[in-house]
Amino acid sequence: MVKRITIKEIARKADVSIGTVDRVLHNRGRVAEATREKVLKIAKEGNYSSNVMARHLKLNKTYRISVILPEENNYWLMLKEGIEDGCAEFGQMGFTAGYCFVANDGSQAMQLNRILNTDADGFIIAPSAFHQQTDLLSKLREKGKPYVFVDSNIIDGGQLTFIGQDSYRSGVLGACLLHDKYLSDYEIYITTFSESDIKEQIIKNRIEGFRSYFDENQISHVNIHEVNLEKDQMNADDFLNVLLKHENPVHLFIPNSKTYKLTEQLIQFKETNQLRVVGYDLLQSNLRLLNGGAIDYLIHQKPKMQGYLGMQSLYKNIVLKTDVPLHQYMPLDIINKENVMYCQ
Amino acid sequence: MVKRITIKEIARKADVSIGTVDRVLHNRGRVAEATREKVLKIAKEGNYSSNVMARHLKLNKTYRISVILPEENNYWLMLKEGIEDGCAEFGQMGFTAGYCFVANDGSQAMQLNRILNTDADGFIIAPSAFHQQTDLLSKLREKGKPYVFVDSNIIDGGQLTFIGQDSYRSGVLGACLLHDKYLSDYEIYITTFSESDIKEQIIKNRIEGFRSYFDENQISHVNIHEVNLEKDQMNADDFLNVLLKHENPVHLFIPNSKTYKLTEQLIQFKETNQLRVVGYDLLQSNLRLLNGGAIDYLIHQKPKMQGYLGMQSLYKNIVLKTDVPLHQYMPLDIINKENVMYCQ
DNA sequence: AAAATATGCGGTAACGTTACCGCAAACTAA
DNA sequence: TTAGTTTGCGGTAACGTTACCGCATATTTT
Repeated sequence: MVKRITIKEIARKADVSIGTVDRVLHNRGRVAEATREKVLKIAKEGNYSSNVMARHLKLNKTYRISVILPEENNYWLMLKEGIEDGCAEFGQMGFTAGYCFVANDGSQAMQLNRILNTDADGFIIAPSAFHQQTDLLSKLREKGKPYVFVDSNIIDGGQLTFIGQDSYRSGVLGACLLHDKYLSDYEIYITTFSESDIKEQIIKNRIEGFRSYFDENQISHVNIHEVNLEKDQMNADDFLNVLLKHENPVHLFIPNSKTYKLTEQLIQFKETNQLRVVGYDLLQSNLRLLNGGAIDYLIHQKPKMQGYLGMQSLYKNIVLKTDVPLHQYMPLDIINKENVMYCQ
Repeated sequence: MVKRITIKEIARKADVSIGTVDRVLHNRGRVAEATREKVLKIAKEGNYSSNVMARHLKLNKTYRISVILPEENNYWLMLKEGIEDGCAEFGQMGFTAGYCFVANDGSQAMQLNRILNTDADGFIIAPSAFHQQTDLLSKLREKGKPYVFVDSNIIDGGQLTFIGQDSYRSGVLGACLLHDKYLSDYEIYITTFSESDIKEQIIKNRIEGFRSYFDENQISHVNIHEVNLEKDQMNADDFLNVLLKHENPVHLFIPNSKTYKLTEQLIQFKETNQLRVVGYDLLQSNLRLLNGGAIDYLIHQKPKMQGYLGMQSLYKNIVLKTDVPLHQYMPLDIINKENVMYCQ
C-alpha cells in the first residue's frame, strides 16, 4: 500500500496553507474558485481520504447510541451482548450505548417518546418494540439521526439499514428440515401459542415460507396443520393428545422461540413416536431440549451478531461516513446437537 | 461511560511531568522508585489505558503481514478475501498484507525460507503449506514475530492463535447429517481421491469423528465403507459402478472439498437412487452441485471469516496489545440448497 | 579535588486533523 | 475620500501519545 496523502502534502502541492485545504475539503467557503479546483484536483489525484484517527483525536467527541428493545428476556439480552461487543470495539472512538426495554403496557407510548427525545447520536431499534405505534417513525425521521432496525424490518422506514433474517426464507428452510422424501405420509403441525404470535409479520412470513416449500416442490405426502393454542383453546397437554391420535409420524414446526413451552409434552412424545421438531432461537430452555434430543433443529437468528452489526453500521455511518447496505441479512444458521457447541 | 484518564491528568495528579509518566508507563527507567509507585497508583486508580489512536498517530507505523497459503485455488482465495476485508478495516492502522502461494514442488523450501526472512511484522499461515517441513517452525519462533495458523493446526507450534474448525467434530456433524434412523439398512462410503488426501491430519480427524458417531450411538443398520480412488485404483466411473451394485440405499461422505470430482457420476446416480451426499466447502463447482440437488449438505469452513479473524487477531496482538484466545473455532456451518443464498 | 558518569526529572516536537483568529487586499457604501 | 464590509488566505492551538534532548543534582571514578 502506498502511503496515504495528507492535507499537509496537498497544501504543499497546491502551494496554499493547510487552512485553505481544510476549507475546501469541508466546503466552508472563503476560497477562490481557482484555488478550490486546484486543491480538489490534487486531493482527487492523491486519492485523499481523511485520517479517521487524527480526526477523532481532534474532535474528541463521544457518541451515544440509544437501544430500544421490546422486553428484557433472554433473546434480547443476547442481542444486547453483541451491542456490548461493539461498545468494546468502538469504545475507543467514543461509542457508548444506553438501553431501554419497552414494556408492552399503558406507559409504552410515553416511554418511547421519552427515549426518542434524548439527544442520542443514533438508535438501534427492534421494530416490534414499537408495537402498533407507527407514528413514532416520523418522529425518528425528523430528528435526522441514523437508526437501524434489528430482528424485524419496516419497509421504507427511513432506516440506515436492516439487520436480521429473511423470515420468509427461514420458513422455507424450516420446511426443508422437516421434509423427508423417504418417509410415506406424515403430519406436520405449525404450532403457535398466544394470539399475538400470529399477528407478528415475522411469524406470518415464516409460515408462508414454510408452506411455499411444500407447494412449490409439489410434495403431497405431507399433511400440514396449523394450531394456535390460545385461539384454539388448548393447553399443552390437549395438544399432545391431538398429536398422539395420529397413526402417521408427526413433525412440528414452531415458528418462534417458544418451543420450550412444550417441554414436558415434547419429551413424553419423543419417547414413543417418530417425531422431528424444528424451532427457533438458542434460548437456554431450547438448548436443553436440543441437547436432550427433544428438539432436532433450531434456526439461529444470531441475535448477538445482529447487535454487533448494529453498532458497526452506526460506527461506519457516523464516524467513517461510509455507506452501509440497506439490508444486512443474517445467515440462516442450522443448529443441531452436533454443532451447537461451536455456534456463535 | 466515564471519560478516560490521560497521561496529562496522571501527570497533574502525581505532580510530575508527562515525560515522567511516560517513562513509568513504558518502563524506560530514570525514575525514582517513589515517583514510579505514585504514578502507577494513580494510573491504576484511573483505570488508565493508552489511547490507541493517539499512539498510532504519533508512531505512524505500518505493519506488514505475510500470508502463506498452499496454492492459489478457490478455497484459499476465499480466505484471502477475508484478509482483504481485514486490510480494509485495519488499513487505517497501517495494516497491509502480502501473499505467497507455496507450490508443492522442489522450490518449496527455498520459497518458504525467503518469505520467513522478509521483515514482516506478523504472519498468517496455513500449516498445510509447510508440507512436511516442520523445521521451519523453529525459524518462525526465533523471529519473535506473532503468527497465526488458519485452517489446520499444529499443537504447541508457538502460534498466537489457531483459527479453524474442530475437524473431529465436523466429522461427527457429517455423520449426523447422514444418519437416518427411519431408514432400514443402508451403506455409507467415505470417499477420498488422491493418496495425499488421507495423509492430511485434518482428513484423518474428520473420518475418525465420522466413524465415532455411529460407534458411540451404537447404530448398527449402517455399513460404512472407506474408498480412496487412487489407492484402490478406481476412476470415478468405476466407483459409480461399485455404488450401483448395492441394493440398499447408499450415502456418501466426502471429507474434503473435492466432491465436485464426482460431478457426472453424482448426477447420474441421484436420478435413480436414494442417496444423500455430504461434502465440504463452498467452491463454485460444489455450489453448482448443491443447487442442482446432487449434493445435499456442504459443511462450510468459513474460510473468509478465518482470513478476517487472522488479521483481527494480529491487530489485537500488535496494535491493541490485548490477549487473543489460543483457539478460535469456526462454527460448523450446515449449508444446503435453502440457506446457501444467505451464507457468509 | 577535579573530572566523569549516573540519576531524576521537565520540556517539547511531531503525528493529521479541525476550528478557529486575524490580516491584508478588494470591494461597497457613506 | 473615508469608513465599513467582504473575500481570500495564512497561521496556530489542541486532541493524547511517544521519543527524544537537556538540565540540574547526585554519585562514582580518576
